[in-house]
Amino acid sequence: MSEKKDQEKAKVTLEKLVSLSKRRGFVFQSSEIYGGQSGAWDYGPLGVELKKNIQGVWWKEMTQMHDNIVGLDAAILMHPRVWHASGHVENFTDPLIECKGCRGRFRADHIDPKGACPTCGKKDTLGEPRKFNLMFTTHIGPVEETASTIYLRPETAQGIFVNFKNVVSSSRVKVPFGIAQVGKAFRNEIVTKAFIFRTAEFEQMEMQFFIHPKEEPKWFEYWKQSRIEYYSKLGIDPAHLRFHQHGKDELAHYAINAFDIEFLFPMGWQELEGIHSRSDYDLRRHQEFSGDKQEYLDQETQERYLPYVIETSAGLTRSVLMVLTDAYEEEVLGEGDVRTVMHFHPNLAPVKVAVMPVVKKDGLLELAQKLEMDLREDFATMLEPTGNIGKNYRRQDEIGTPYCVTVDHTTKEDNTVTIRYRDSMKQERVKISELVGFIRNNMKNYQRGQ
RNA sequence: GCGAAAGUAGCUCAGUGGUAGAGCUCCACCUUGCCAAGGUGGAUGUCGCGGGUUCGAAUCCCGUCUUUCGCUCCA
Repeated sequence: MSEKKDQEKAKVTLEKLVSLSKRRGFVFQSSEIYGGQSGAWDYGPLGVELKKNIQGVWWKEMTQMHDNIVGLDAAILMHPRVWHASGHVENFTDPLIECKGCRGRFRADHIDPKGACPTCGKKDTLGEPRKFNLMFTTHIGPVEETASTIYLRPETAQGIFVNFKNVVSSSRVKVPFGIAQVGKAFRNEIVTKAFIFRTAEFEQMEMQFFIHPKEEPKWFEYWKQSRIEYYSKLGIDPAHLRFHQHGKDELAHYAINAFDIEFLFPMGWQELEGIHSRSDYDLRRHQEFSGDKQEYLDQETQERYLPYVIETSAGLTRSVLMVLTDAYEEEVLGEGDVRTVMHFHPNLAPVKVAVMPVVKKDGLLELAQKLEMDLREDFATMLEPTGNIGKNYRRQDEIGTPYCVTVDHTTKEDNTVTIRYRDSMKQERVKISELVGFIRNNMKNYQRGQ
């Protein structure tokens, strides 16, 4: 399938997502009043809820649903030697060659440095390769000197590896076990592009699973399957996901096996999550560089060894873009009547329940206010006080609220309300006393389009 | 980083040298009473930023920042 067709299939353009994100408060450009800062985006009132909800589903999947995975929150700033050990100081670079003719830049290992420029075709215009490290550096302490240079972490994984022994000695875990972490990482990308897809500052959801080396094939397969299944819990259309097994020639410096999960973004298929088999590379390197033994002792067999690691590394901020993309629909209802709906899975929706009076009189607004207050204990709610019912439904559709509860004159008589579904726009009447359980149950069994 | 296009109200945009506008949105009131109805009134602008030309610049010129698209890149 061509990229053009892929983009048609995705149905929504980045511009539309950027526009809706700003209009409704999902994502804002960083430092906008100063002209904007490239590579950085801010998450607004709805965006931060969406991001936290995605993170919550992932965290629950990892730590709560597995009895052998524990959490961690390591510092962004780490000892500089960590990045020498990890190989990032040496390898996390793009050696670039610049053409003096057209000023184009190319990966030194992708072109012939003595040949012609791939863009303008001129000869003898290519300069010497120069290394460009993708790690941000900064200084700790009051004096900017070389000794105090430290890095902003380019991945969260190393915070897990350097705490391997701490976790083993403090939390009664036994191999095989995993450590999960969500946090920010920073890469000084030459190009930051496509809205929140590739940014200099981003968030990762990583889990490092420590195993006996002999069990590497088994666990690599397990995590491939497990991670594929996870995306159904986010309500993502399976047709918008695909999988890519890396060949031996396209592996990162630490990997012996790799598998990508890709999503059909507005700009085409792009990587969302990587499952990497990292062998004992990281623990071995940290053992060498720190002089601190990283071996695991199996209490039963008395075997000492360096565990292998299966890593699952998903982009959280990329996941936000995935969810926005997948949820977006412009539904034609009639002649000239189009509603924009965000079909978020109810677990991800920033607002679960909007409460509104059918009209703003006869005490209905007050009834709605009281009901909304009562529901806060159980759901993220929002009150729509204007009494303009149709407009309120459409506004809630656009921010992806799955349930609208409407208070009307019948409510005063028999303590029932109508509940209106976002996807189908259908309504039913429910007793207020049964509302919480009713919504809970519906969220649990949600199917898109209901 | 290269090439192209764009940047004017919260959003989408009009405005090509002479007093900053429209639609939608938002707020108030009236009306209506279950899917963007109508009416009246109101709020919101460093015209991305800096410099230049000019009596006068949103408009012309230079620079710069940002975004999008195409390359390139992508642990």
